[in-house]
Amino acid sequence: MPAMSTIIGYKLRRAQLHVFQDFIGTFSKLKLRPAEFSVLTIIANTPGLKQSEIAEMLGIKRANFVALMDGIEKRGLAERRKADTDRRSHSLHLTPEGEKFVRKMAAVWAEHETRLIERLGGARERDRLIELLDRLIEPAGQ
Amino acid sequence: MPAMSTIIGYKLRRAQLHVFQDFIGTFSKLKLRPAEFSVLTIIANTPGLKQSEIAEMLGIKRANFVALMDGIEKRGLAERRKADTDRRSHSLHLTPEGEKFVRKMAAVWAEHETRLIERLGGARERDRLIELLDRLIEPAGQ
DNA sequence: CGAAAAATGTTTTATATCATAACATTATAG
DNA sequence: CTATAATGTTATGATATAAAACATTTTTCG
Repeated sequence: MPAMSTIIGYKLRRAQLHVFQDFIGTFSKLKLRPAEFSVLTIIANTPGLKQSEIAEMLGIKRANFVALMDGIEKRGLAERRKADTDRRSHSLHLTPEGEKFVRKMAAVWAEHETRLIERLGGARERDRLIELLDRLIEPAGQ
Repeated sequence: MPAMSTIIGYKLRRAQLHVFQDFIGTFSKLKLRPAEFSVLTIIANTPGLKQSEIAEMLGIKRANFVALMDGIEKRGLAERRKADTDRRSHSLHLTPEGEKFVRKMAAVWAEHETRLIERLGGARERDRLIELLDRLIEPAGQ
């Protein structure tokens, strides 16, 4: 049998758990979990998307997205707006408070990401890692 | 805000989920989950280790390891033996049937891993990926 | 030696994550 | 206009993970 240390899936899982632990620790001051971070990031970058669209982008079942978005909305960071073109759907937008929060979030994220890049040995290695991971995800590299 | 596609932790998570989906699909014929695969691999490579030692290697809480090992033992693939040097602990060993199973497992795993290596672009890229992931896990690169 | 502390495996419990089914409302197709 | 599909939601079950408490056994050390 191959050694565990050479198995791609195993190494990926361990690295992902380790990085998420760093993330969770770094973001404990903002009480923000990775899923919430990713939702806020997408809303900040592309406001107005439908709930289902964001859920699908992130690989989250729309049923499970509801509670996630409830929490974000209850904290006053983002809001659902009824789209008048399609009154079934909710388009998602940051609140003014959410805009402020996202700026803080970006600073905390930079702290976290910089630490990871240092571990990797530089931005060049980061780019190489992203490229290799994209090849694994392929073909839908979003 | 940075695009999600450039965020290390996010890309890592997506790649890991994708690879695990491939793993689960490939191993459905053996009805084997990733955690069971890793336990059997370690027992095959280093028989006689204590339950706690294997659990810790894999980052599994020893409380959660119990049910995992129960399942493996009930399938007749491995067994707990009371160590006479320390009668608290159980040392883990494959059964003869487990030895046969592990050989089948290795063949199925090669099929899965080969597909991943092709996606990456070759063994060289695989090695590079493992190296980068190790840097993230650091310093305990097991 | 003998008592306190630690290690090992186990059970129980709580929490978080993820998938599935069913439903009401609204939009679209034919 | 009716049948079908899409959207958000609720409810439920399965799985993964973490923590606490316990019995048994070993180790520590006064």
